Amino acid sequence: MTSSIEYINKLRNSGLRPTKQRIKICEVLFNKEVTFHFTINDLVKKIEKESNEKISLATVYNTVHAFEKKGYLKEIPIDSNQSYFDTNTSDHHHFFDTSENKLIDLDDKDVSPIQIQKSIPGKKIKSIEVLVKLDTDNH
Amino acid sequence: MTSSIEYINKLRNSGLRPTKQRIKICEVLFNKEVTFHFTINDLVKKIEKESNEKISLATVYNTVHAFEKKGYLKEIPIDSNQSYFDTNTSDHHHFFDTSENKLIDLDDKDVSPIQIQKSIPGKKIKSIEVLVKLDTDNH
DNA sequence: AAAATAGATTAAAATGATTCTAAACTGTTG
DNA sequence: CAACAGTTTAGAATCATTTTAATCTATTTT
Repeated sequence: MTSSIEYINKLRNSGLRPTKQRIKICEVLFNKEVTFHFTINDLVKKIEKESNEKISLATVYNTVHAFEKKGYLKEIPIDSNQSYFDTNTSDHHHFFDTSENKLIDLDDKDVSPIQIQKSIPGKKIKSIEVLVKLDTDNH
Repeated sequence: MTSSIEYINKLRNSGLRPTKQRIKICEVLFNKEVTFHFTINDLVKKIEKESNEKISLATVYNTVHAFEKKGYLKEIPIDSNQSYFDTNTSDHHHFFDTSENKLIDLDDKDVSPIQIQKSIPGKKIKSIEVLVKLDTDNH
């Protein structure tokens, strides 16, 4: 349980004005024991359910992108028609259950260390992400 | 250099009628020494340039999806607003150059073997894909 | 080889996620 | 409190992709 004072500081320290909407978004995203994955639509629904107030889609997009830029959220590469985000910004990978379109965390310790033996001149590695696609097992 | 007879057979064997458009798409996609990555838009441009004829966007989408289902193409998971496909359907991974929005192949032999120590009940692993994001290196 | 039919192609419309716009609103600073 | 810059908003615009329904074509049947 984090108080909204902390979110206000977090926002201020990031150069973002602590508006009612942003504080609410922080509460929905970060005031949880566990991290989770979401799409923009998931998030809008959650916000409106938890606050009983409407929020503009544009605000949610803006804020999510601002948080992503600040490193408070991560976008997960999925070949899907919508963007998936993760409140867990630590170094880790994912399962993607293709039958239910659901992401599942894969702790870094559950994946053997990955070494890349090839480099591209003038480029540096920014991230290494593993996506393990799952399917229903009907042996 | 593969002759169009072979594409006709390939299409027939896959239960797809060998139409003028599909044969053309095969030529553009598979009649190359090297494999490559593309978006639907890239492909339409290529087809129209090589054949000097218009092709319907819908046909290209249909055909690419049919080929993907048959395993002649792979979609690459990228958190982008458009889908990327690969004519290289072998087991391999990718660099994604975020400054130029360009994919680069990463041979399976250039990546240390990946072992997943976690399993999800009732699910089986369909694929394991590594995406290495690159950025311009200006130390 | 013509007729029938199932499958394909097409332009255009529809959809759905995301971004943009410009007006109204709000937090911050002096 | 006034002034300003940053935010929110509804709605419009955009863009990739899918759907539609009419036309066309490859294949099968006669």
